[in-house]
Amino acid sequence: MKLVTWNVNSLNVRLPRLIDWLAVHAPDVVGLQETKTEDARFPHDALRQAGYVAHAFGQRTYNGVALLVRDGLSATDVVTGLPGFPDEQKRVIAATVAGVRVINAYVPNGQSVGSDKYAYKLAWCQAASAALSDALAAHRDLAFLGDMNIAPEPRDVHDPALWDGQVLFSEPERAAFGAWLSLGLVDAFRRFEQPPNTFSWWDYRMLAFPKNRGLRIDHILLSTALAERCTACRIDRNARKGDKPSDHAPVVAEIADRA
DNA sequence: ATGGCAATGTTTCATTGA
Repeated sequence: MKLVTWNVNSLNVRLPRLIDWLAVHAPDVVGLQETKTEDARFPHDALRQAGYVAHAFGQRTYNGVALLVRDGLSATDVVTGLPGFPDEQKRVIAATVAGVRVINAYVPNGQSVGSDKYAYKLAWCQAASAALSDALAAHRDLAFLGDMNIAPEPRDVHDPALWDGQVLFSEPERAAFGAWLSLGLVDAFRRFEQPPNTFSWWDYRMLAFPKNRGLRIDHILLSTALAERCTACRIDRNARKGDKPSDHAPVVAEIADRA
């Protein structure tokens, strides 16, 4: 099973690129973030023609998530939002596919340390911990993936000194990420040897991408049982190149079939 | 091996993102 997370920064704008990418990589399950698309306007037909059934939880302008499931697989027990955390912002959609509980999240950005949005981010992360704890108790095979808007370690930041204490890399955010790992989740990317300075997001401004001034903030976290079956995890930097890219690149994890 | 913000709607600027 090939699992993907990708913040597309507007599904409407990125749909042609997404469909091209799906044709090349043929993932089984894709978690999208920042679709910025109301469910009534979700491009189900185009994605179905590309071989995917979509489950969407969106809103206009901001946020919005979706799960794409390749033909031949099906999604059951679709749940939207974080249990116990009422929220107008549409940031979470979960489903079970081929026995794997997939929780796709667009974690709040936080704007700046100390802001109201930062407090909301930390509260959201705590609610996510509670939801993940329950989900891990119910599902041996679980993947928590998405745009987590947290760079967990200095090596996930192009210039840790510059980012020290800043939003996306502040200690409380990194502690929240660490709390998810403490529940028994494993960062799939770090299970494997990786090229140094591998990131998943680069600012559109100031030549950040060609200079590789990025952050690794998009993640695939796996339950220990699922992590043992994970055979590869990589970030597709190529998807950040060319005309009208998202500012995020997709993260791809390969899961071996159960022996 | 890449390109100097992008997307949206409140639209000709303001807001948000990260």
